[in-house]
Amino acid sequence: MPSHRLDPIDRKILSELQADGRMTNVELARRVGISAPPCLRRVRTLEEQGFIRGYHAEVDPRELGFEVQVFAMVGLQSQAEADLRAFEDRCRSWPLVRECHMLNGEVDFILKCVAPDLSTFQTFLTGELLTSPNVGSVKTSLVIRGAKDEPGVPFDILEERLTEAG
Amino acid sequence: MPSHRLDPIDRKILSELQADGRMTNVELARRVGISAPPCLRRVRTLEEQGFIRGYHAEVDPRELGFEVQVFAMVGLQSQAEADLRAFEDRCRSWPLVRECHMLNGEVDFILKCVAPDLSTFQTFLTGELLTSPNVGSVKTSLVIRGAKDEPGVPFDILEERLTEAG
DNA sequence: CGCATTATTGAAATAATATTGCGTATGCGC
DNA sequence: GCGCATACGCAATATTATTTCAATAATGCG
Repeated sequence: MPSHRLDPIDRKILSELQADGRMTNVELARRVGISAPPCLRRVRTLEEQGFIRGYHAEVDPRELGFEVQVFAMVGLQSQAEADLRAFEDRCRSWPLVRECHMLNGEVDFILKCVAPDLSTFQTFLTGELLTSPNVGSVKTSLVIRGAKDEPGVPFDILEERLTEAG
Repeated sequence: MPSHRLDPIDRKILSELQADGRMTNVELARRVGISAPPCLRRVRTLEEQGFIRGYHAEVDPRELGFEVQVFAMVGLQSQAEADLRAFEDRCRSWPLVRECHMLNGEVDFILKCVAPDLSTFQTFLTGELLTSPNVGSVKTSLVIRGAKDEPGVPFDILEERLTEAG
């Protein structure tokens, strides 16, 4: 059990599972260069320690009938902590809102939304988001096309930095 | 093999695997109410037909030393198709850039970036992004805190619409 | 250093799961 | 109703996950 600092094998495991989360443990063990039992133990430990939060199938939104993706920049009227929390809670309750991040600068939040079509999004926008208490300004931008959509973090960067540092 | 339209069982499969991509096929079969063999056949078909693009472990960026997340709004000088493509290609080559979406409106692209620390991001920003050909304006916003980060699409919405329609 | 302690490993055995083969049911066009 | 197509589930087999355990490598301490 790596007490808190990960060794190269752990990082390789995370990197491989980020790229293919359904790889068999046998294959994973082969790739990271150890046998299956310790490999599985490492994966379990990484899960327990929170390095791995979960596993997800990546589905194709278009194929499933979600044609529309929108980024919404939201400014609130009050930035008091309680009001921020209230808005975040509301975002969590909206299925169309997949991501909600609090930002610095003029815009308070950025929301990534997914909807079957434009009218569904418009209904949500005018009926829910804009009429929500404390919401000041909302600027929306439709995604014309996606150019890159990589999950998680760049492990290659991590390796670079660690080899430099020793 | 559902020729192209998914039945309720397929949608349930996708929904379950989106929520837990490492569920065993036996458990998945139990949840969707069929036996293991046809369940596995459906999963394979969904993969082949592109409804499932892949599986990924969700890792914790903070725990792995990626403390900084930034959204960058990029405006280009030329929006000619070749220039757009060139910029997208460049984004794909930058590990720090995890997502790149082309938008309508005044901003041409939104980029989601992840970095170990602010200085790493600044180095990327000034040394790569800002000095990139055809890049006009870049406005960056640091993520203060994440409030919601759900993967994929809201299947509950899908079910609602389909039951309404019949 | 050298020994004791602790962690981690891998081979082997077992349990569970994935996968294949096949016979059967169900629906649909004729 | 008949035959084709599709999808199902049972049973058998192959593969994988998981546990057990002895051996090895790392760690700390006298």
